Amino acid sequence: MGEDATIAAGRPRASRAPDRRRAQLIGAALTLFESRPPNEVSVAQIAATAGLAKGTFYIYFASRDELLDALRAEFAEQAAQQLELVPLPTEAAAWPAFLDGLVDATIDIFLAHRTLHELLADAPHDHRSGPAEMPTVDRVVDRLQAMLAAGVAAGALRIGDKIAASLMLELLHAAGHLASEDAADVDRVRATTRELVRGALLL
Amino acid sequence: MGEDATIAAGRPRASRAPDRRRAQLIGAALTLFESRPPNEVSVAQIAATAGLAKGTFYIYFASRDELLDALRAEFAEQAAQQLELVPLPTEAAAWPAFLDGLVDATIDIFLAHRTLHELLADAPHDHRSGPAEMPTVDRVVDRLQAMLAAGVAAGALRIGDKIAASLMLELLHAAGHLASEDAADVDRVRATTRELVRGALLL
Amino acid sequence: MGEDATIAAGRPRASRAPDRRRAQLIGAALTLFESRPPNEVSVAQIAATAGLAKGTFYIYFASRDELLDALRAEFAEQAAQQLELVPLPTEAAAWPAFLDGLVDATIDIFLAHRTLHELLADAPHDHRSGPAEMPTVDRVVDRLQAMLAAGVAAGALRIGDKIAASLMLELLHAAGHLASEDAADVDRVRATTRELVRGALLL
Amino acid sequence: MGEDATIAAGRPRASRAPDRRRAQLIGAALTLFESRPPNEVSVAQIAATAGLAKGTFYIYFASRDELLDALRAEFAEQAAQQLELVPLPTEAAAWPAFLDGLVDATIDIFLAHRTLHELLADAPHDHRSGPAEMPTVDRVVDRLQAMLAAGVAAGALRIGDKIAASLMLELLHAAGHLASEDAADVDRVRATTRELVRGALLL
DNA sequence: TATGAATGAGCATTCATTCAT
DNA sequence: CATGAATGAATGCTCATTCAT
Repeated sequence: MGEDATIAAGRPRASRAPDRRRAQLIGAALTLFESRPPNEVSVAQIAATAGLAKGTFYIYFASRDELLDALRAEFAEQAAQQLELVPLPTEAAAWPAFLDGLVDATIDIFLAHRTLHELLADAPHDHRSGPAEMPTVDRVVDRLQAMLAAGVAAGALRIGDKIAASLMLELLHAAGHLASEDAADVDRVRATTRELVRGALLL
Repeated sequence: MGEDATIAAGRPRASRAPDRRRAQLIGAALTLFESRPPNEVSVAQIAATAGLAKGTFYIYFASRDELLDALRAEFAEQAAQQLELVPLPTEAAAWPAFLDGLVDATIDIFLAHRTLHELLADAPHDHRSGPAEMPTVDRVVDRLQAMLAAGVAAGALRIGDKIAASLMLELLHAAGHLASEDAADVDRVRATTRELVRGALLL
Repeated sequence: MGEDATIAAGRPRASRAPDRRRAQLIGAALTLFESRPPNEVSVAQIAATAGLAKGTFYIYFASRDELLDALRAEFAEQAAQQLELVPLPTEAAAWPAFLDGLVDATIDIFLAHRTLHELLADAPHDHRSGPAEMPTVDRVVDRLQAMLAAGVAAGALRIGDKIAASLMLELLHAAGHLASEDAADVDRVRATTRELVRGALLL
Repeated sequence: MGEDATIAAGRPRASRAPDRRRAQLIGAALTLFESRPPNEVSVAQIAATAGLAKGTFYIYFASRDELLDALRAEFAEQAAQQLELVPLPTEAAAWPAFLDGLVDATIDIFLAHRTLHELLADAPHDHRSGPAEMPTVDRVVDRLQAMLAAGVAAGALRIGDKIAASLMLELLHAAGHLASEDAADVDRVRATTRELVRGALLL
């Protein structure tokens, strides 16, 4: 339809701000995800929160899902990079400290991106995912597993398979969640997580 | 005043039929959630699956959300009971086996209710929770913490605070998730989880 | 989405009028098609014209297209029946009068369903039509062709293939269109069409 | 008053570029209409195909509808010219061949502009036509009627009024449609149409 | 109590049109 | 003149919820 739309249409309100728009929309989405799960946030709300018209959203994202994917990708990217930053120990004695660093780094990024990480869990819902994807969480899991495997090879850790990496990541995810819930207890969360992770992995 | 006699005699309960209906609807929802995420299941589908009319749903649940809450409550209830079933060790040497039992029990219930446990994570999104709630996850966390605390008191475990309980539960949650993803590897998931949990908690 | 719709929702306004609804909607569509082409008529308009809510439309039709199809099918059905009514001549001398009868019958039905027949031309737009369909126009064309073929066999008509039937139908379609445009000239249109058809087909 | 001299000298025409742009856009639209119906072609696509920006479209056409009107006008113009090209017979014996030429010419133009002629039928839907319009089909009908009238005057044709011209044009339109549907049968369509037209019109 | 037709707000998405640059 | 980012009305469709029966 739309043939009827001869009526009168939109005048551009704000004009110059080239690709800041995408960031604006991502920011708006992030803000909204703070207070409700992603699937309860509508494109209209995102656009409105960004101070843009609904149609504008579709200039920068082909669909609502694309925004979600972008968010996931960005988070995974940052998480993976954060992990990369923690230097692998060169001697066995350094592994405990390394694990602590890992815990801290992960909690930090979860803290920094609070709501963003909820998305991580939302995507790979078994449902209809094409096989050759693994774009988001898996990247991080793989990175973490590589680290654990190195620890096993170095004779410092007990387990280094993908399952363990997955579970550890989930543990760290939960720690981040906890830490962001009561800001007061961040240090206790951090300490407890360190202790659990050390115990779980160190030989 | 002589009327009071009735009280001791046995309060007349509302006919059990209503409860049966609720159970029917909850069962239908459970069945449907097996194959798709909650937000893709409509009231119409639930009612139809239960062999009832759409309108009937609203006699037994004030809203779709109430059904979801009921589901969460039921799941938490079952999980808590399942945990209860694992007998607390009476001597220190029995703790490792107890932890294994805990892991198995938790994976089992997550496996049995596959998608249902996703609900657990969905609700308590910090969001808009009135203060007097904590009906679901927290019940389970509390139960688990009590167990861990007993282990600490018995000189068998290293940590027994609420944070640790929370993190352990999340780890087990993740294990259940993993196990339900590739049914093939259930045993490996189980073994890995046992090992991680033992390491994390045993003194 | 739709999860948010906890807000408050529709109370049924009119309730009993069982399958009159479908007719109501078809009638509304017909009315609207009187003044604009089908692809400029929205579901909202149809529902509103029928005095029903938008959602109600979808109880009776799975989609906007289904309504259009129903309309086409109904028209084709009626047209085919109308054609059936004109008795095939038993002797050669009766063919001229038969052709006149055909012209009249066709103009009559086009007149009776004025806007409805516009739909006939809209559907088989080459575009993406599955091969095993032929539900609408073709039924009528086939019927007409059978008649013409009988005339050829009887030694009364010159042509009786499908192409001729198609072209003749289109001619009659146009005649109906013309007749409905200026009601004044219906008789002249009728006379001219008779003459052209006689000339075109009679041996 | 001496200023008038400029007039005879040659009126300054606006630069031809504007017309070139219009032609560019019309050409683009034509190209796109080849593969899909007009209401599925967007202004954006037309502009892009023309190698212009969307906004530029509105410099040369006040609206999407205006482009459609221009297309209709152009098509009518070409059809009328095409008709003009077929020379009127000077002697009675030449009329049959003339009619054949007419059929061929019309099928040819419909073939050449395939989907474009659908537009002809779309606009003059009775609807909301201001009185002083008749820009498109009617021009062609008028031209055709003049020819038929000449045939009648020459004692070669039976009918030559506007109704007959209208119906004949519709017949030819249908023939063009048929011919463009299965390219294989173009010759059969052509032959059948010739035969029908001869029969319908020749004395 | 049970039903299911009716409702209408809501949703994702498209697109003709405008206007600051 | 040309551009294309921005607009927002409109569209087809879904679904939680209500209520007359």
